Amino acid sequence: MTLSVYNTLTQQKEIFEPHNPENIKMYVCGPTVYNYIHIGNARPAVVFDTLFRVLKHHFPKVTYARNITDVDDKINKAAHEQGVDIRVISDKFAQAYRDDINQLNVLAPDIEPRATENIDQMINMIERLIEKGFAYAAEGHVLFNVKSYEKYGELSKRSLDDMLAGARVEVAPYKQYAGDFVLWKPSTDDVPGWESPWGTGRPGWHIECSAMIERHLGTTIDIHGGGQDLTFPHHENEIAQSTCAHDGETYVKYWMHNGYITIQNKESSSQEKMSKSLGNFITVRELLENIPGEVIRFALLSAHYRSQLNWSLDLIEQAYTALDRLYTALRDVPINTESDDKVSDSFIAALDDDLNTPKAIAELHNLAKQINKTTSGAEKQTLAAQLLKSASLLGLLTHEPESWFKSRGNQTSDGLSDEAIEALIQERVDAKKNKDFARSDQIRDELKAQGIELEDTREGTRWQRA
RNA sequence: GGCGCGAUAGCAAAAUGGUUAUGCUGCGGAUUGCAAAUCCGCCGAUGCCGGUUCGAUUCCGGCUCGCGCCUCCA
Repeated sequence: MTLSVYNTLTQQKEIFEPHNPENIKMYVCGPTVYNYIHIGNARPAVVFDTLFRVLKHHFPKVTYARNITDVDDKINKAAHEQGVDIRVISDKFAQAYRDDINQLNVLAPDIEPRATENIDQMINMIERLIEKGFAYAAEGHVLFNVKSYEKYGELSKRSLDDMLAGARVEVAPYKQYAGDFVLWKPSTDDVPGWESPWGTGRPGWHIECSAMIERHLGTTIDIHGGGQDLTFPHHENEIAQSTCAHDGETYVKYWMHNGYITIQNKESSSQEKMSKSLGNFITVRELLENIPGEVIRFALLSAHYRSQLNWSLDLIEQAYTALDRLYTALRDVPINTESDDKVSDSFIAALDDDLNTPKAIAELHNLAKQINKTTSGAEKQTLAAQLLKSASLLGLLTHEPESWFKSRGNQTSDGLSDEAIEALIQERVDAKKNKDFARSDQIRDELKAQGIELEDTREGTRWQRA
């Protein structure tokens, strides 16, 4: 097994060499919980969940932490508008997040730290940074002295001069240097605050991940993941803080960033990044009203995680069709759950190559084709077991094939009952027996009009909801 | 202005210095009472201009177009 991953830090694929092979440490930036997540937010959850599965396949122990950011001015704003405590907002949307991605077959992480439960760790870390001369307090703020860390900009490939050239950095009187970023800021009475050596205040955004990784995973972790837009400033700042607080020890061995989900702009018909600030997003919750979670997951994995993925109706339909094909191959094949089924070699090789999910999916199709082709029942079973086991690494093919086709991934249906359908099918079987093809076809057409498709096989007639 | 990413057939999307991606769609065939599903076959591709090479979609340079980051953002 040779797993390699693309490291944003070195801008190339590298062979994955764990810090400690006995316990792989992975951390992914989770959501700020002030709203329902959109499909773009779901991509890192699904992508790194897939990586989590692959790592678990290869290593005896993987510790995966994915945080919940529950200290944020957007949460404060929502809480203020609704006249409730921030905890009401953050609890609600943290749970909504879990529910949504659970439907996308995303496994729970081992640790789900929350910012509010780690304030003391953050304060402690900030104090150490001040002691070591990397941060300074001013007017109730604490700022990180960017110039004190010579490698600042290493991750995002930019120099301090370049960054300030954009002149979009917030200039403030308490800053020694315009590029310095906030570790701690003061809170007024109408905003949540915690006691600190610098007065009542709240943490800046970046410190939480550094502090939570330090507490839950240790000084050096293997993989840190997130969306591409976190590379700068978030992850760049994390590196600066953690490296300085730990006297230069490596913070993260492999930085991994997923590409954006884009969506067609209705007016310009060009593709643009889906984001909350642009307001062009589709929530996972909306999608789940009509589409099985597994279809959404398949769509997200149908492109390589680092490339941009344009969300469209066509994409969803293609994902649906592809899953139908895979489930069709499994239909009527008795599954031997006791077999020591193996993941296909070419399949795992694809995933080991920087999580090449499109290629891995192509391998699933190859397995399906072999299942369809072979006339040997035993071989069918072996291949089907292989297909299932392989797909499980992608978090796919989790339904029973029959229920997949009949209940459509547990989508509620308000049409004909299963019993009514079966009765009509029986009537059609009788008509066919009497060579009454007119009646037989009429029944098929009527069912089709109600979204029920029939299929005559040697073993009898089977059906599915369209 | 600075920095980065991308451009593959009708669509989506991999890979590769010379040999089938894969799925969907289209066309033909097998199968079917007719369909559906399945199988077989076919059509069809590497943005533009140079360079390196026996040979480039693949490596290098330039160009064009698209996207993104530099500010909250997955």
